[in-house]
Amino acid sequence: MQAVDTIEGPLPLPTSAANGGNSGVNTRFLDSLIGYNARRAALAIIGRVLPRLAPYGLRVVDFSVLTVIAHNPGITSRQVCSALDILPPNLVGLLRSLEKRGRVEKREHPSDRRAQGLYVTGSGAEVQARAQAEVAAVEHGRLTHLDAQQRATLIYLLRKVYEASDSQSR
Amino acid sequence: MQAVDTIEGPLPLPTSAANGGNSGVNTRFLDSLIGYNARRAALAIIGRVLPRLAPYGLRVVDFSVLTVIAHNPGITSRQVCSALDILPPNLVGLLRSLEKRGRVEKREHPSDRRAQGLYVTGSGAEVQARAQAEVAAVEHGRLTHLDAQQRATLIYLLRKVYEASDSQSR
DNA sequence: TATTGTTATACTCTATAACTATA
DNA sequence: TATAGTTATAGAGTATAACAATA
Repeated sequence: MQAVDTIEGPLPLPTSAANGGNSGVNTRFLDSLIGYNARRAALAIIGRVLPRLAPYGLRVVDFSVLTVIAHNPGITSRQVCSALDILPPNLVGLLRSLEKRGRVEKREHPSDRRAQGLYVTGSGAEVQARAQAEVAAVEHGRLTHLDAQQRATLIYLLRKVYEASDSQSR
Repeated sequence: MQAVDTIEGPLPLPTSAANGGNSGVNTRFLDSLIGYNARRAALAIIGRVLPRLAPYGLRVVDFSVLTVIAHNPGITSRQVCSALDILPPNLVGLLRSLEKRGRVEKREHPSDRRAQGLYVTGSGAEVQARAQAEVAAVEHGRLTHLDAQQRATLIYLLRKVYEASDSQSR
């Protein structure tokens, strides 16, 4: 448990806009949570990345899938799913779209006739490389206000959180 | 830009299950991203919190709304929306549900007859306090493997990321 | 003219059940 | 009997347009 002050009586209506944080609303408890802050940070970054991927016809998921395939030629659908925590039925449409636009192609798997190897095409590789550069630019740009050391620390701590949580009982 | 090794040739199929990380799939680039790691951490924690809120009939959003109201008696819908980044039409149903179950009540606003002040009821306050204790237990429990210092650092860095991103151009 | 709360609605994302062909 | 890929579908979650009442 944790004591959190409450403001008694009705709140003043927001003076206008442009207040620090959120207009004097007490969000102290939520602000103390890793989950809440991690979600907000993720959404903020995704909001930045989204418009820079759009010119390539990619959403964030599309980029993730394309990237995993580009970096793992011959990977199967199933492997993409478990690497990215996507459910198999939901990957079908993503792949179909990437395939239709000529970014990805399926070839028969050398040892398992049920499976198919996924590969990026020439244009797929090109689009992926450019998109990756855009994403890297957002991540490493000054907008995050983090230096290399802080980035490393942040990622280290985040991984610690979800690796612990993913392995343990669940 | 950033060089990322690729594995050439088809991937071996997963030996069975229970591999470290994700079965030898190269996700190096995604793993280097704050956005990607923040999202995974958030989802991991939410996955932990969810079942502990369920007994109180609350999802994560419900808890967030209930908590903000509990800590800000008399707050308006509009203020809840901007504090939690919820769109007004989507808050209506959440409030209706909390109201129907007797956790929240609306009273007329003292100075603005368009608006309504939101308050938790007795049972609402009780449920909120217990739910908050559950959430705090998950967050501070050993599962995250973080000590107080690391928690503080993590939250500081996350806030830096999204406060920078939220304020700047957007 | 702007804002609060609201309806109706559409769109995206995520999840489940069940099928086929191979293993 | 289990797994890879797929279909169909259901359910959350999130978004936009437009309205009445009040400021």
